[in-house]
Amino acid sequence: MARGRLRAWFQRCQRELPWRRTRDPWAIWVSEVMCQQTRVDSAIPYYERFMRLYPTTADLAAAPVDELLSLWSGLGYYSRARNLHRAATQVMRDHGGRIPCTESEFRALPGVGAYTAGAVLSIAFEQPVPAVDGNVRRVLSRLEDLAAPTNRQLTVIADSWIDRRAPGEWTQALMELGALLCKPIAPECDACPLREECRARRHGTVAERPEPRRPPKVKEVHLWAFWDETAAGLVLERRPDQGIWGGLWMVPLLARESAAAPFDPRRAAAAGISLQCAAQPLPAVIHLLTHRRILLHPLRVRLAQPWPAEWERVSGEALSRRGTPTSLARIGRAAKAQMDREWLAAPQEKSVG
DNA sequence: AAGACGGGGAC
DNA sequence: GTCCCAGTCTT
Repeated sequence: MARGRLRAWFQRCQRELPWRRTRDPWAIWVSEVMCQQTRVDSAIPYYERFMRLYPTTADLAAAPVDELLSLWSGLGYYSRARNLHRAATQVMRDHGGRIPCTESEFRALPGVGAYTAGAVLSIAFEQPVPAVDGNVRRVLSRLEDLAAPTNRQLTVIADSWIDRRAPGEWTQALMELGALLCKPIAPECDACPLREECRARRHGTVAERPEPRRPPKVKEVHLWAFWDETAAGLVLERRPDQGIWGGLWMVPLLARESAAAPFDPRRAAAAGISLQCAAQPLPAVIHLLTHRRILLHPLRVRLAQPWPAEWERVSGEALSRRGTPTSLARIGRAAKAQMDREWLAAPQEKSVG
């Protein structure tokens, strides 16, 4: 009964999304990975470019991971891209290019967790596997009036609710309800197809369900960022796969003890960083993450050879084909602003030669 | 169970 | 400023 009302509402009110025009498991999979912890509206332009460049699993498996990271640049959570690339190669190598349609095999691929497995299995393969994302968590918490349900509880509830005749539509309907009506703030209960069976609504606790997670403690981190730009390009370092901005190209970074700690050339040298000329400081760029407040302290420098192997001077045109974090562009703007100020202060020194 | 991992949009 | 988004992996 309630299932029928939710499905009818979904068929009437669902958004038009690029991945709703296909049942191709590859396309569904890509959309699910891109939407992890990411607003749908932010993911859409990335998805469109991705599917033009990599229309099949084989296309991604054959592509250099650097090309993928360039496409992913700005979307965040870059391990998603690296895992998807690894997963695509595994599908080609271990599954003959066919995306596995069993939960255990699909779930074993890197980057595929309980949610993504449930979503792809139900939407692309019409299998009755529950998918609990942030939307479903909120919808079910309110329906059952649960304050702090565990993922396990929610999965059991979601599993018992699955419409076995149309698992794909059911998964999407539940998520769409959370996205469009059963929102965290100002839910539109009057328009909800499940308003009659919603326990939180009956108890007047909708606004408190589920309880918000306590925010993580935000640690402050200070980093020196070495900006060495010449006519030949900008010196970049490929970041290790583990850690922030893994696999992306970034100016060389070095931990700074505090906001006021002076630059210590000997400690920098111990990390493989030595300067040809004195460093000019630029205003700090603040980069906020969920659990970090990163203060990037740029220094305009000329780095002395020899460099570590993972450094490279990259010219402007090649730079656009590298995966880079958004913070790189922000440091770049700070550097350019300072150079403009210098030019205004002493234009005669910068006369074109 | 908790922390690491991006970035941005809505308020 | 705050919250949190179609989560996953590691410890």
